[in-house]
Amino acid sequence: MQLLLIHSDYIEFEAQRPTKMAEEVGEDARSGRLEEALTAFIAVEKFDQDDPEAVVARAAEEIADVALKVKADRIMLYPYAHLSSELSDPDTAITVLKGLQESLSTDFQVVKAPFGWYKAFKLSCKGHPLSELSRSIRMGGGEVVSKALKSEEKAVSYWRILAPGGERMVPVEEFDFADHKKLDKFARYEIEKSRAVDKVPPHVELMRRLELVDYEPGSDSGNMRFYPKGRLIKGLLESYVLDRASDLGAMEVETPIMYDMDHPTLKNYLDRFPARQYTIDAEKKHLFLRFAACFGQFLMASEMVMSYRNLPLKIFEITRYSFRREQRGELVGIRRLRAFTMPDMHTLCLDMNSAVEEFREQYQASISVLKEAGLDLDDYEVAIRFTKDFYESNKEFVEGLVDIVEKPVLIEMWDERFFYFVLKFEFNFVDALDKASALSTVQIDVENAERYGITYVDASGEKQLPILLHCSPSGAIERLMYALLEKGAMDTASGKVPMFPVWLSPTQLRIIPIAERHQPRAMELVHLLPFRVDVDDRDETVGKKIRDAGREWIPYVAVIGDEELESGEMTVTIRAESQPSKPKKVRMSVEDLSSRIEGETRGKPWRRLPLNERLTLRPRFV
RNA sequence: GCCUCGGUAGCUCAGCCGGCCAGAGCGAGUGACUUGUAAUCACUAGGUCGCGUGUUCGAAUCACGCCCGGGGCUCCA
Repeated sequence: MQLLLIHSDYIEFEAQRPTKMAEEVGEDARSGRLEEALTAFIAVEKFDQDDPEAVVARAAEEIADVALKVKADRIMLYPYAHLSSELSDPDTAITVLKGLQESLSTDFQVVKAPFGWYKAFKLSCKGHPLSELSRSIRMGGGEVVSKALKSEEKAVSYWRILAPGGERMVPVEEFDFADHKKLDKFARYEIEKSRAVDKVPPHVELMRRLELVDYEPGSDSGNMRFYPKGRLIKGLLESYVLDRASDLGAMEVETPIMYDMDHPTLKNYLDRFPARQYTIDAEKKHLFLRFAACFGQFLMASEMVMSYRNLPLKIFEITRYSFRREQRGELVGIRRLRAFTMPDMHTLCLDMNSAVEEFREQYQASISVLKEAGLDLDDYEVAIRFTKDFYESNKEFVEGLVDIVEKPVLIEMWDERFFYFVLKFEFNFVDALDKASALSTVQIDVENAERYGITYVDASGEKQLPILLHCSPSGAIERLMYALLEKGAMDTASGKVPMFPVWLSPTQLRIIPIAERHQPRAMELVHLLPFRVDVDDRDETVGKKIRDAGREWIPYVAVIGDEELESGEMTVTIRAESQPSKPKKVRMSVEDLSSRIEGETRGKPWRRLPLNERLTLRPRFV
């Protein structure tokens, strides 16, 4: 027996006309409707004829089990021949269906749709993980109960480790991870999905304590509020990634955040991912919120006139926001969100050679972007995934990618292509609780040019399909902030002083006047220095002010007292060179400090301090 | 979506086997101190005990429902 179980908001059917094997039913049984029901589509098969009673018992058990799990009180038994190609004879089918109805009726309200009729039906599927299940029931011989949440069969994955030089493509279980603890954690996370966490990840406390980001109970889960300092950091990162994309030759565009679900191109793309997006009903349209920038950019590209001379061509957008209705259990802090900011660049390439070339360039650009944002190669692990075919014809290229990072990477190879891409890489951050999440990624897409009708004209005047690259040089901006916070927490745990890169620090220099009479000089310095400088003018002790500046991760803290008034110099605590309870203090001229900060922030975006420069005039957000 | 834990002052939390005036620390306000590198002292204000319904003479405390958050499961183009 084949079962397809759908937890539905409602199911209704109406028998249209009988086939020659139709069972006799009265007028009132020819239509029906159930609310909040588990719908069981059922195909009774040849094998079931041997022992119909056992099949009924077993199937009733399965159905009841699922109904209890999803808390459905009602069950719709719906004969559905199309689930199997080896159907039983009609008599057995009717016997089994009636048996099921009887057996389940003790605990549930059961409705059975008539067997052998052409029926029209309407069904609304709930879309949670247990809402769509299929079961195969085979009695006797091998009692196999297969379970699939997705109808598409998954291709086989091979997991390998590819190290620079030396031995190539070692099966994961044979690789010696002794010097690669984080890669080990990442590989286990990817392959086994192993998790054993009972703590709140440390970035959650930090994002609030540093007054960056917070939950917004008035919205949906995973939609955050950003306080001024958080908005500053986020805005700087956004500007930076845009600058870097522009350096690569990308053109910034802006596309809508919502799309028509019934648009023919989008529809077939969407059908593969039901219930993952936010939907909006407006007038006559059924809209969904984008979960990436692909739609808008591909629709735009499909109407552009391009020749081979224009390629490779890059289009870039920072989606504020992309929306994915991730499951609530997955949402913690800002690691994964339902509304997130995604830099998304698409490159149209002439052919695979050009695509591979671009891929390498974007791979290197991604490494550089993360580095400037504060994440080194040590801070994340590399995964490269490809189809077997791609690997066979591009071995040296793939090995070259590994040599660039000079450390072993996790490889996933598929027998056959079952996504839209043939090659992708991701940089995965492994956090303080050993959870992995993807940051930068690039994919070579061989499917969507055709789906969206994107073409260019080649030298001989023929239309050609380009190869598409999807690239997010940094990954979601919020996730980058999460990684920086988690890195800070790990630094703290290992006895280091955490900090953001100077260009990202909300306050770059804090000035602490010792007594009130030093405040005028402090304010003077604020306006003299072209950085984000503020003054702790609170009526507190110097010790307290130093401590608070440290808790804010401020990279430079200058104390101004009588000595400094006299000499014109400053006593600066340099966070980057300090150790816990061992602050590094240096006497510096204003010019020296200025040129030092200037050197550390050169070439990066800048925004002014988003708060009042006097601490006493600032509100608290958290 | 399911299971589980939690929601008390702006923040962190105590109280919670029904009944003492609902508390502490931090933060905020006021005053004193004018300070030299990781928490100065005193005073004051601040609470629909997440929301709703019920049980009870009486509910922060018990029950049920809902909302929000943490963890697990499931899932993750």
